[in-house]
Amino acid sequence: MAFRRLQVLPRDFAARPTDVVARALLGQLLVHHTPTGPRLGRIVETEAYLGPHDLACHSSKGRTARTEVMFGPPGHAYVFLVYGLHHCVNVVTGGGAAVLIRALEPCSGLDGQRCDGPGRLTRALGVTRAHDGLPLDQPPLFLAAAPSVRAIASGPRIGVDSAGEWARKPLRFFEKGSPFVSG
DNA sequence: GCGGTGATAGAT
DNA sequence: TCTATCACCGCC
Repeated sequence: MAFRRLQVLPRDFAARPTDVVARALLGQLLVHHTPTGPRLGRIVETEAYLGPHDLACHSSKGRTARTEVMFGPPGHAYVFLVYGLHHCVNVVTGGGAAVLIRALEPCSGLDGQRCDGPGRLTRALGVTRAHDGLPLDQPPLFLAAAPSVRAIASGPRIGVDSAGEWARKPLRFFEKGSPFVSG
């Protein structure tokens, strides 16, 4: 298959402004090595959570055990559980900020499962809170480079209406025209 | 549209 | 201890 030689993204890929990282992640690959083989998809939708001053960001509630990973070094995974059911995976950019991965275009090992939505893609890849805090430049969970970059569109973030004017800022990014984005 | 589900943070 | 809240999804 075409993914035999994956080029892992270096950890400092994420050591840039959060909105820059959110855009740069589009088109790259998210890979999970599982006991039954690799599962990977191409990132087609992200959201930037800018840090403690961003009222939609978890870190705006303070630096706690849950959000500690977001204050750590860039290039690590922040995984949390919402509504008791769904895991969401983020790429930490540091200082309490992170990029939520919202949708993947399935590439390999996903057996036709949908990856359009943060809860769906973690379920399909098998990502759980066990991955919280892990570096994203080595197995089992890592980012890999992919050459394809298409037009990027942006809009308000999903599901953060309670964050007032922060909910309206255009911090959601997605590949224009992709049938694999959520919503 | 609505409920499931459980961790979290803050109040009691 | 109790309670409100929550970056969602699947089925009605």
